[in-house]
Amino acid sequence: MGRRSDHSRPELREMIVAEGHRQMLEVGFARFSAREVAKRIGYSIGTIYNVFGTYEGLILAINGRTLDLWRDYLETRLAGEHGDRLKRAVDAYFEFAVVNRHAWAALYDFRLPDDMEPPESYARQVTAIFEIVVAELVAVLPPERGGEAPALARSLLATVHGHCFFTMNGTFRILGETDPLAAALARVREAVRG
Amino acid sequence: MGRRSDHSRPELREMIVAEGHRQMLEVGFARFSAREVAKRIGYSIGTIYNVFGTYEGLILAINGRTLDLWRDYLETRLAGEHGDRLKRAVDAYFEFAVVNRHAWAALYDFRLPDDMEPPESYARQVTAIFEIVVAELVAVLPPERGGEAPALARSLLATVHGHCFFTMNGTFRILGETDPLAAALARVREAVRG
DNA sequence: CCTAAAAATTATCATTGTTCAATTTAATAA
DNA sequence: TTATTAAATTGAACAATGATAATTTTTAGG
Repeated sequence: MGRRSDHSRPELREMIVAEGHRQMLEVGFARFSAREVAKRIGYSIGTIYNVFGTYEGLILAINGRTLDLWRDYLETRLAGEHGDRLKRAVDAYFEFAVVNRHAWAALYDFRLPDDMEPPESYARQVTAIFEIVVAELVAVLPPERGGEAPALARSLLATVHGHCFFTMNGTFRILGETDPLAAALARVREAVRG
Repeated sequence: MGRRSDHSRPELREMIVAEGHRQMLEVGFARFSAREVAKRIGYSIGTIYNVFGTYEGLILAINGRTLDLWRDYLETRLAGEHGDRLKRAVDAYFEFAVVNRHAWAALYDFRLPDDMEPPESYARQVTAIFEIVVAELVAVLPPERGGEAPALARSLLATVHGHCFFTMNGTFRILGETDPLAAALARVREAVRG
């Protein structure tokens, strides 16, 4: 007798997420297949469901992996930069999306059912990226405006995301935008200037 | 003998797009089914493919309908407003997304295959919304900055979209943002101020 | 009425997410 | 070692989907 959803098999879980993430990178959310993941790691489809319970659970785990890699990428690119850190941060945001097109897109292609909430672990992964931005803003804002940092970080994340999204999904090509990075950075600069 | 893709049946085409759009509003892109659309208008699945050729063609037509309605909504909400038109425009952007959750989300959930380009009709529908923003910016910018309007419109569309998207997909809830509209408007004001 | 073109259907195929009883493997106790 | 129990894994079965194209039905002109 097996179980419906068993979270206590770290090695197998890791195998599935790793292969799932690989496939997400390759084919994207629309063509992603849980069966194919199972086949590639030499397990059967049932095992995926034993471990993750639902399809949504599997996708959330894979997207969580993408978020972790994104945070790592941002941290690495910021480490040792003592000049224009905000520019470096915006660059890194875009770079990750370009290099990991499909996996990055899957973060937004996948939507939980309206009634379901993301698990706390996922919320923490999103927050980790947010905190990086907060720290950068605190470092660059005058001390008396430090309290604005969290709200500003939320807004600037959304701003940069919008520019990145329109770059990746073709909207900017339709509209003739040729330097979205510069545009995003201009908005960031204005907001920091206040 | 029927044809693979026949674009010369306006009434039937209209029926399919109308019902397809209705279903998109109700169940969203993830649960959308071409078969279900056919069933509801009393046709068989094959007819859908006779008319639209591919699944992508059908979705593009439905999303095009959503864009048309969005443009109409923006125009209606701006008509007769002589006070704070920029605020009204941002409000209307959000309102449409909230009231048409699923159809609005489908605009971004659906991605054309990497090699395929959107038809010119779709590009025109996107551009129509863009032009509304350009006109508003021209009206509010000092004459000597009028040339900035198109670039600024692209960037502010992306900015407002980012805030709207994070509102709709739950990111802002995770990050504790309680007034995304105000945040978006603040970014718009800064950019117009220059 | 007959015929040819247009319109619409239908059977068929490969895949997918999902479930769960049955089976295999591993661990534990006697 | 052997028997017993629990864990792990399987894979057949289901309903639904996008997709195709040969077949059937409808329409319209002579």
